[in-house]
Amino acid sequence: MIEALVEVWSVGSNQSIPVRPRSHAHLHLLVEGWLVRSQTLSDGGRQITDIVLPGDLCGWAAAEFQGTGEDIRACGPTRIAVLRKDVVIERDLFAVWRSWERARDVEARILRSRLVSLGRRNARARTAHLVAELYHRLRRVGLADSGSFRCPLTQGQIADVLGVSPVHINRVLQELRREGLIAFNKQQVMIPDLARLHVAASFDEGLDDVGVEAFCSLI
Amino acid sequence: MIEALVEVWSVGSNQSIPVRPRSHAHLHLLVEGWLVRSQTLSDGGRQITDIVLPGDLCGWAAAEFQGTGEDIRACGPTRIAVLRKDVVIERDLFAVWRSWERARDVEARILRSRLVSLGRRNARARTAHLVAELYHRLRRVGLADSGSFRCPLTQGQIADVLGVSPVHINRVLQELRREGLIAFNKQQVMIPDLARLHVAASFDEGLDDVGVEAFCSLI
DNA sequence: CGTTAGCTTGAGGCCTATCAATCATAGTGG
DNA sequence: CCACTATGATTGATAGGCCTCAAGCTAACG
Repeated sequence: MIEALVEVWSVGSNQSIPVRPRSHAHLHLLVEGWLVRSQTLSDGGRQITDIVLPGDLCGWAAAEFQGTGEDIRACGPTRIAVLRKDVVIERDLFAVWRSWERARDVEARILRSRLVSLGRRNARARTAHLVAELYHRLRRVGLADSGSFRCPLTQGQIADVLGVSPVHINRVLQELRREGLIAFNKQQVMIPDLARLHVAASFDEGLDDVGVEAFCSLI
Repeated sequence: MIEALVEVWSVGSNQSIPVRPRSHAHLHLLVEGWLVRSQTLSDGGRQITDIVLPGDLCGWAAAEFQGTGEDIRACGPTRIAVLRKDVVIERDLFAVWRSWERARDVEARILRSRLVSLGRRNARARTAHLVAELYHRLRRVGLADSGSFRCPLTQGQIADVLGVSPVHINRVLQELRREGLIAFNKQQVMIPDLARLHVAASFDEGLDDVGVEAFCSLI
């Protein structure tokens, strides 16, 4: 692992990840904190397309998001390990490489899953689905226990993920709390009854519980 | 090219692509016709997540869509070339392999682009954006000329792509025609003024005009 | 202690869904 | 050749989910 490691970035809260030359030659392993990747339209609307969690492996083509309204930003203090792609391929880091290949499949599955949410679920089900997704992904890397996890997203950011207004997200969260499905308070999410949450979200475990290989062991 | 070719499927109109054993070991090149990949929810709602156009390269993990509401279906008569992944890698088909790698990036870009649409655009802009996307993708493979192309999708399918009801898509299409932005009649789409369509769609050419390498030359 | 970011609440209105019916077109079989 | 059927497109009416604007609230922070 060490031989491929170029450096470790420490990114402050709410800071944007700078695009660097040669970043297309690197893989990035999120060690700590969350990242959101978003796209801003000309009319000011913003849509978050990816939520990167600890243990996630991702590659950013440098030219891909320059001056096009794309942005990758940290939610809270974050550490990112930068790995050289070529070394990962050549050395005995085959496991990492295969995990990278797999990560792209997982990425596509999450994107499709969220596409279904935005297209066919109302705000309540979308919110429930997002929380369920985050819970399952975090559990795989040991960051969610007994129906509870820490979520650094603001309500405004959740709105930008789900394609609704911040005002409406606020009301939906209150409704879900009244129903005893989700309690979201001070960056802490609690799920009293996962099965009921799945029902509210039409969460399909076979389809939506995407398999992310845990890479915390490598960190 | 020939040595990697396993077979060519001819799929009839509105037929589902059957999942076969070992299909994860194959790449699929759409030679003729369109494909839609959709996901059906437990409540009956359907969301189309991918539109596969001639020249597109795609791989389908077999187990990925079994009994989970996923479906890949032909819109009209279709021919699909099946290639062996391993042969593609080993032989001098490196160009194909790189194109496959690239196709996955393109796929992710399209998914994100559509996510932005569903999250942050109204039905009118979504429709305009979809038409612009299809036009640019088809033009790369020589299937769109002078602001016009053939589109085998029904209004119902367009609705399932854009996450709106068929009734509403019908009204939006009429509105766009009245505005002189899109004329859609008998599977033929005409774009009188591409620049105005881009404005209506907040289409960002740098971001949304995804680069798909044309593979028609290989067919 | 003023400032700021984020959360909360209310009111009004638009966009879009839903239900229901009609129309157009093509294919089918008697 | 003509019902008969099926699929898709069209139109109208009603309802509801969600947005927008606007204001007040809270907590953290320099």
